[in-house]
Amino acid sequence: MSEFDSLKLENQLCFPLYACSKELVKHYTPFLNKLDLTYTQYITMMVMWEREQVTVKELGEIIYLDSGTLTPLLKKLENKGYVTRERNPQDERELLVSLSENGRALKQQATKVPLEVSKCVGLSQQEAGEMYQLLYKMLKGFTREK
Amino acid sequence: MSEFDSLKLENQLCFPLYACSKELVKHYTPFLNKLDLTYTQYITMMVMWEREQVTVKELGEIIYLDSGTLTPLLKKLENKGYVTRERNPQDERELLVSLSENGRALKQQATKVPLEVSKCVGLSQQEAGEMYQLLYKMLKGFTREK
DNA sequence: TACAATTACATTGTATACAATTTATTTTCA
DNA sequence: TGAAAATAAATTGTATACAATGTAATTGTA
Repeated sequence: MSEFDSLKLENQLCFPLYACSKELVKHYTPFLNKLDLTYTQYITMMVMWEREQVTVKELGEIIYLDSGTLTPLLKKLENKGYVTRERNPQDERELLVSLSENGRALKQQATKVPLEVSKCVGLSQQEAGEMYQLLYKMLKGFTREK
Repeated sequence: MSEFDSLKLENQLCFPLYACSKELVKHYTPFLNKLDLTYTQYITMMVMWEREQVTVKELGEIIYLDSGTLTPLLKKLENKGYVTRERNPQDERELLVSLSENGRALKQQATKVPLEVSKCVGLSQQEAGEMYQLLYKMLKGFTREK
């Protein structure tokens, strides 16, 4: 056991997490292409399908992204006609993002995506459940710090 | 149980994986700043510390990145003096990336990074081990397809 | 109630990611 | 052996990410 063993790629949790995330996103791409969505746009739309209307701040807290990423992304979703953007008259600092009719219609087409992708994941239901628990435990640990 | 439940953010493995990966990388940043490395440059250097010399193709297979990402990244590492880049005389198509003296010296300073970051991860040793196993099982499932 | 502090979003600059294409080199095989 | 196929990097174009900064609106408070 050398003092450098901790520096081996295979001994760090961060690397498989990083690689796994990227590879899984790649498996979404062919399905999302049909919906004219990128992966980040897709998780944004998932929030919109649940919430109908959110501020940029709320959205960012839910999907862990800041305005630097969200502002241009939401403009693209607006151009595609999936959401609308307008200032909150009660507080002009806030931008209200709302699901449009086209955006709502997109939900129908998206329902099969998670199932299709899950076929590519070589984990059993139980293993996927375990992973899920561990990931959320880790995520909660991060947010607690701030 | 609606037909749309699969589309909820909380029901998809991909989202916590994506979010967790990003948040964990963020926790590396302050430590890596001291080494003048970004996260991707850091995992590249981890490969170099293990292998001393690799081709771009080998490197890409190890860390799941293509030449479109690696070419500019390796040029930056070369500018910092951590690696050298030269064509393989036996096969001029290949680019040999080699660890420089400065790059080797950097390894000393990097040894404490994994331990520091692991303190921020709210998982027990055992949980981290379980997550590790599941992530690599998933990763292997991906590569098998191709 | 002015005005400093805070908040929310937008902008800027740097660094990935990756699909698609191009270029240069090497291999294959008709 | 010589052109076609394959291979390895580099390049191009698009889309994130995020730190740092800027701007406008709102809040808190002396």
